[in-house]
Amino acid sequence: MLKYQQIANQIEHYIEQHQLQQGSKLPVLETLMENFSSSKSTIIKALDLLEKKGLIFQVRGSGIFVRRKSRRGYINLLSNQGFKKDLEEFDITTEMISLEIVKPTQEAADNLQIAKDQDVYHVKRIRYISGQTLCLEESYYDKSIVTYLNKQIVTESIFDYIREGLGLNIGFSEMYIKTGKLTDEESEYLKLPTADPKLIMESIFFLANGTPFDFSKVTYNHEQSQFFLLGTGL
Amino acid sequence: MLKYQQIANQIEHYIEQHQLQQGSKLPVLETLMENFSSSKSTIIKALDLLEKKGLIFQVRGSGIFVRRKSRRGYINLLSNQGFKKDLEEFDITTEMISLEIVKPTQEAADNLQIAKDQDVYHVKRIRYISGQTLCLEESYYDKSIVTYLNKQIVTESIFDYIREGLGLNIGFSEMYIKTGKLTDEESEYLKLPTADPKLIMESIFFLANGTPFDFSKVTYNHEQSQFFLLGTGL
DNA sequence: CAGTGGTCTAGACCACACA
DNA sequence: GTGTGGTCTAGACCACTGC
Repeated sequence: MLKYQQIANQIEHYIEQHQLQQGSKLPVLETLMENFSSSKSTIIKALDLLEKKGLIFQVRGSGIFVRRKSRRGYINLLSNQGFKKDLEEFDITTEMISLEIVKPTQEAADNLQIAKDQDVYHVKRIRYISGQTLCLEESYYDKSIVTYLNKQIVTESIFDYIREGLGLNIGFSEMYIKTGKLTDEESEYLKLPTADPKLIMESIFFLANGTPFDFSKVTYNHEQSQFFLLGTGL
Repeated sequence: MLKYQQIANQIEHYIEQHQLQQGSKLPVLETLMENFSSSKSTIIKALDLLEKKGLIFQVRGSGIFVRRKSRRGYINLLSNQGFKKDLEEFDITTEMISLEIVKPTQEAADNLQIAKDQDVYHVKRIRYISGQTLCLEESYYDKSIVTYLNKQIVTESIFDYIREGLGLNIGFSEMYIKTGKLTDEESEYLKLPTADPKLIMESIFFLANGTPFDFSKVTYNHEQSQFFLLGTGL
């Protein structure tokens, strides 16, 4: 692991262990340089990581301070995968509805930038939070990249498998969010009245080399799902 | 303006002017260092900026490539203020409904971290996109920080005024997103049936020194509003 | 004006992609 | 193995905050 990541982790643990509150001042740069025996740039890189994660904020001419978000139980829109971390205090489970190899819909082919006659894995899953339905997920994986999937992988973590099992590097994503009314099928799965509000999140995930490999449409139960986002550098 | 920002801007313009497509390769680091007569770290810092903005992606051992998002007409959730940039092809206008100095609600006081007897500016506005209602906004500004507001400021850009008029440094934000059903009042303003879906976005904005100064609740018209978010470094 | 964070440089060395 | 991006260092100098 890289030095600046290690330093970032150590500072993060330090903040956690000492239960530092919003606004607490961290040691100055020079002290951190000595403590971690490293150069200024490396410390700054570690701090930038923490700032991006929303754990600290830096004020020029003044110091480095702890930042704490005020609300709990919201899902981080940028948490780079999964609700696990945000909702770890809750009980999240996944149920597979279907897993099959098909030809993509027009929409899926467009978003995956592939031809309509190429094979894709089509996966439908439901996520539960403390027994209640959290969301309904429909995903398409480019089979020429994600060459194999089975029930176990799909019930656990597909992304972990892609990274570790297939040795692929996941790079970046695009996410599109809107609201709408639940269809009959959706309201049945989510156990909510038809035409109730839903939150729709469409995501496209790309490998580090820029190739899209996953297009997902997720419908969230409006009574269970709340999202947050931390902005930096306005 | 800082050197790395200038370089970032120039590269951005270069991409725009040459209409580079998704996946186009940019010159290698060494070439960029020569072209902009600067050190490696400065170029990398400029590229990191562009990567964060979602304009390029860097692949170690391979090169620097142009990234283009696939859809238009969505609002960037991280665009650091305003829809102007995302929706510049559309006609956005703002109408002020009310502007008054009041004592905060419990909710506003909590989010602004002030006492309930401190004064706040309470602002209600409607935003239109091509004549249709886009959203309904209710904001509270800590009057001890944002000492003055008038109709003109509120109809134009409050944030520009805070930055330039008051000389304050805006730092970071927290945003919370959920869905719900429109109330009678909201549906009247948004010209949609009562109980139709709405998207609620609550934001808290902080000065660079960590003090919250603005708490806003925005209700979006579900037929007009679509958001996007670019993820990096998964 | 002292204290503190940020920018920029030059250069050594490392890690990964791809042919 | 060559090309290419990323990490890390030491140090000069700049810019902002707050007493």
